[in-house]
Amino acid sequence: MRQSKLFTKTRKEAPKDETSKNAILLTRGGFINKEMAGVYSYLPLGFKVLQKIENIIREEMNAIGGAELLLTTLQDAELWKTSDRWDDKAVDIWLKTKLANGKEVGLAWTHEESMANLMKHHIDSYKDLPIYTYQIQTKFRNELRAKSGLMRGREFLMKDLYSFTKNEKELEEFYEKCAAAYMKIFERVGIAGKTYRTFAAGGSFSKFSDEFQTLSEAGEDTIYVDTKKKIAVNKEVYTDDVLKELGLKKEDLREEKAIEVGNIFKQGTRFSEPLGLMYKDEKGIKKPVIMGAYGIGLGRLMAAIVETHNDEKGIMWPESVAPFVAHIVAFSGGEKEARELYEKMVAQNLEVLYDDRRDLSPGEKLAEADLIGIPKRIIVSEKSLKAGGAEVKMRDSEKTEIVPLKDIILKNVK
RNA sequence: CGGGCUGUAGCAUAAUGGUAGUGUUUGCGCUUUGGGAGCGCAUGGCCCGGGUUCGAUUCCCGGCAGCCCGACCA
Repeated sequence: MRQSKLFTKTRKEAPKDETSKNAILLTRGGFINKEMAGVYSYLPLGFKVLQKIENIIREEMNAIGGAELLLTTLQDAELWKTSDRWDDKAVDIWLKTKLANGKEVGLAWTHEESMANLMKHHIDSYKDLPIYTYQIQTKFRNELRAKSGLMRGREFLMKDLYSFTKNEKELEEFYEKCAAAYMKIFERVGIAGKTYRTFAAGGSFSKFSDEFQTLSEAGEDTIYVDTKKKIAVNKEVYTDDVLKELGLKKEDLREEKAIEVGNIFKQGTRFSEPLGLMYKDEKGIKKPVIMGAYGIGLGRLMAAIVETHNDEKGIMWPESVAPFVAHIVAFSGGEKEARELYEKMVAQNLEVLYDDRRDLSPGEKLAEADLIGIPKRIIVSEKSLKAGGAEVKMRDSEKTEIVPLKDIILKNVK
C-alpha cells in the first residue's frame, strides 16, 4: 500500500482522554478511533492487525476440529429465561431493547444459550458427538466502567468456541487440546514468553477454570506466578488449600499484574439441562450433553500485544500480526528506486507499506514509521544508493545494514 | 453503582467576571530533505441548560460527556 493513499493521520500528542499505553499508541498511530467510552472503530491499519490475529486464531481452532459459524447478535429474551440469565439481577451487563411489536431482545454478550439451542436440531445420538463450534463475532457488554483502551470495552470482537461432548472424559481431552491450541496462538502472536496458564475460579461443574494471563503492568488481574513450572494462580483462588492442592509453594510464587487474554471453562450440563440439549447413548438412554466454552477477546489480545511490544517511539509489532511486514521509506534521490522496489515486492505478494509521500521531512517519515511499528524498515535514498542499495533496519534493533536492492526481494520471499 | 478529577480550535494546552493566547494540524508562498525542518501569511475555539451579575468561558446549580480509584467482571 502506498502511504499517500492511507488516509489516517498520526498524532504527535497523546489524546487527553486515554491513559493506557495501548489506546495512546494505537490512537496516535491511526489504528483505532474512539467513538465513546469503551467503543472503538478499527481504521485500516488496526483492521489489518485485527485480521492477522483473527486468522491465526481461526487456523488454530480449525486445527483442533473447530467448525466456524456465525450466530446472531440479537437474542431472544425467552431463550435466556430458560437458563435464568435474562433477569437484571442475574446478569447486569445486558444491553436490552425491544422489537417494534414489543418483543424483548438483547445484544449477545456470550452465546451458550443460542449455541446450545441451535444444537438441539443437530444432536440426537452419541454418534453425533463430539462437536466443536466457534465463531468470531461482536459481543456487547454494558460494563459499568469501561477502561484501559481496548482492554475492557462495551463492544468487542470475541472468538468463542463451544464444545459438545458425551462425557467428562471427552470434555477433558478437548479441554486440554484447546489449552494447547491457545498457547500456540499466544506463541504465534508473540506473547507466549509472558503468558501463563492460570488457575482461576470455576463454576458449579469444575473447581477451576483456566485463564491465560499475559504479564503486564497494565493488567487488571493479580496473579501469582511460578516461573519455573510456567504456571500461575489467580488471586481470586489464591489460598493455602488451593496451593497445596496444586502442589505449589508460596516461596516459589511471585505476584504479578496480568492481562487475561483467554479463558476456558468446563460447563458440564449447566446449559444443556435447562435447554433440553440431550443425546441418546448406546443403550438408547437420554443424557444431557456436556459442554465447555473457550474465549479469546481479539481487541484485548491486540492491546496485550501493544502493551508488551513498544518503546518510547511507538509500537513494535511482531511480524505475525504487523499490518505490513516491511515499510519502504523513500527519501529524496531514492524515489524512483523505492517505487521499483515496492512494485517488485508487491508482485511477489509481499505486504509492504510504501512511504511515497513528498514534501515530508525525513525526520517526520522516520518518526511516523517508528510509531506505526512495522517490523522491517527499508530506506531508499540518495545516500543509501551511493552506499550500495537500501538501508534495512528492524524496528526492535538499532543496527542498520546496507542491502543491494535485488537481495531485499530475495530475502523477503519465503 | 459509590467516590474523586476534568470539559477552551481537528489535536494538545494557557489565561481571564469585560468574548481568549501558544504549540501543533490544515491552506497558500518561499526555502528545505537522514530524526516529527525554517520563515511569512491565513483558517479555526470557551460541552449543554438554568441561576447570580450591568456583563459569565470564568462564580453557583443541574445535565451530559470523559478519565481515575473502588465495587463489579461467565
